[in-house]
Amino acid sequence: MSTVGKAVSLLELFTLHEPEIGLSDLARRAGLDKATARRLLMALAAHRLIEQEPRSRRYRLGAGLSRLARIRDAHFPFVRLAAPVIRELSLETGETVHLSEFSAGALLTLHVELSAKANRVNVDVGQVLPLHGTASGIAFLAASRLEAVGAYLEKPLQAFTAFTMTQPDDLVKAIALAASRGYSRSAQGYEEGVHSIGAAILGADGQPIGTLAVASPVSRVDDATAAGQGEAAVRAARLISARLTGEA
Amino acid sequence: MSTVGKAVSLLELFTLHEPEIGLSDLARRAGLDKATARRLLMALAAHRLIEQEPRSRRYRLGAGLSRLARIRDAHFPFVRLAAPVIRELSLETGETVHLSEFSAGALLTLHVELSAKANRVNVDVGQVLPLHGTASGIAFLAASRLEAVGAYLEKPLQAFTAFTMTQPDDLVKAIALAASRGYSRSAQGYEEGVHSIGAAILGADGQPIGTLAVASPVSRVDDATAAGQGEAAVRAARLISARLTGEA
DNA sequence: CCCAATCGGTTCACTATTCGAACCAGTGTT
DNA sequence: AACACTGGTTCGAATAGTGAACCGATTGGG
Repeated sequence: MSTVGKAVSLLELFTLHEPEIGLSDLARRAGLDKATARRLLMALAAHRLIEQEPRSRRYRLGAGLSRLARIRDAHFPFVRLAAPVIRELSLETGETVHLSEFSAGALLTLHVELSAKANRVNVDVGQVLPLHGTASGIAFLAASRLEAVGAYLEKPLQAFTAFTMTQPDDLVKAIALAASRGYSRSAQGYEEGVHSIGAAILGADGQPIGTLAVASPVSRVDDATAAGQGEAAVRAARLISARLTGEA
Repeated sequence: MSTVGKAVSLLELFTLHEPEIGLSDLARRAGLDKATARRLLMALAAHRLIEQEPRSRRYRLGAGLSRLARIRDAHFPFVRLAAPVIRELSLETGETVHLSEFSAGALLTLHVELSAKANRVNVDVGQVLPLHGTASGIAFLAASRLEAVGAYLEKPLQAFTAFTMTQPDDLVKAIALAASRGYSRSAQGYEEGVHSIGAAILGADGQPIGTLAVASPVSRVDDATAAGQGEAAVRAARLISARLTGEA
C-alpha cells in the first residue's frame, strides 16, 4: 500500500465509539510499525488532520478535517439537494423517509423526515445501518459492483432480529430481486415491526453513494402499498442522482 | 516534505471558491510533478478523500472527509459547546457575537449570534477573517507562540480599510496590549464602522484554537463599554476552553 | 515494594517507494 | 496544420520510508 494509503488508514481507525486512540494501539491495528505510525501521525498533525491530547498523549481526528468537509459540503450538497426530495416523498407516502450515505462498509443516516402519523417509525440522524438486513443496504448492494457484493458476503452476517437474513444465498436472491425491480423490500430485518422500501442514489460515476428508504410499521403495508412506495422511492432516488450530477 | 504532507497539501488547495481543480493545475500549485500529483490523488481517491468528476476529469474533495469530520465533531463539539456561551454573551452585551476557528492561517467563522438591536453588525457563518485587522485575529496572535506570530508578520499585511494596521510594529504593540489585557480591541480594521472586542479560546494543549468576538457599531462603544465587553468576552472564552478540555 | 509489561517516543542502516523528465493521445485555438 | 494546452503513463535514478532495537516513564500485579 502507498504511504498515503497507510496514513489515511490510520485516520479511518477512529470511529464514533472510539474517537481517541493511543500510538501502540493505532500501529497494531493498522498493521504498521510504531515508528512508522508515529511518523505518519506527525505528518498528519502538521496539517491538522490529527491532533494529540497532551495529557493522555492519545491521538484524535483534527480540525483540518472539519474545514475540508465544510468546503466539500458547500460544493457537493448531498443533504441539501436531497432534503426537499425526501420531504416530498415523505408527504407523498405518509411515512418516515430517511437518507443515508455509504461510508466505510455501512450506511450512515444523514437526514430524516418523520411521518406525520402517530404510529410511525422513528430513525435517528447519525444511526449506522448494516448493508444486510436493511432495505437501504440491499438496495445499495444491488447497485454496487459485483466484486464489492462478493467482498461483503465474505464476512459473517450478524443477526439483529429473528428475521435478519444471515445466509449469503438468501441475500443474493434479495439483491437480485432488488436489482430487477429497482427498489428493495425488507421487513423486520433490523428492527422488529419495521417494514422498509429502499432505493439507491447514484453518483456521477454510476456507482451508488447512498440510499433513501421509506419506513413504515409492518401492519400498514401490503403488497400493493409496497409496490407504490417502491416506484415513488425509485423516482425520488433518480431525481436526487440527477440533481447531484448536475443533470437537472 | 513527507509524501503524506504533499498529499494533504493537495487537499488544501481546494477552497470554497474553487472546489474543483484539474490535474495540471493541482500539480503546478502544489509544486509537484504531474505524475506525482496523480499518484497521490489516486491514493486519496482510494480512501474517498478525493473524487474525480468523470465528465470533466477534474478533482474534488471526497465523501470520506465528511465522514471523518462527523466523527470528530461528535467527539470534539467546538460549536456545540460554544454556542450556548456565545448566545449568553450576546444577550449580556446586547451585541453581535461570533465564534471562529483557526484554520490554514486565518479564522473561519463557525457560529454567529446576532444582536437584537436594529442597528447591529452582521457577520456570516463561513466568512474568513485575516489575523491582522480583526480583533479576533489579534486576540489569536496574542495567545499564539512567538514563532507563529513572527512567521505571520513575515508576509505583507493587506489593508482592508483606511484603518487596517499594516505595519508589523503597530501590530506587535496591539498584540502585546491584548496579551496583557487578555482581550483585544480593534476598530474598523476590517470593515468600516465596526468595533470589535476579541478573546482567544485555548485547546487542551494551551494553544489557541479559535476566538470569539463582540462586534458593535463604533458609535455605540466608549472605553468603559469596551472594558466591560472585554471582561465578559474573556470570561466566555475561558468557559469554552474549560468545557472543551473537559474541565467543566 | 519491586519486577514485568506496558506505554510513547527515538535512532539509523537498509531498501522499497516515490520521483520526474520524457513520452503518449486527445482537444481546442490560432 | 501547427500549436498549446489537457489528463494520463512509463521507468531508471534517487530519495523518502521502514522497522528492529533501544530509550525512559507509567502502570499494575504478585
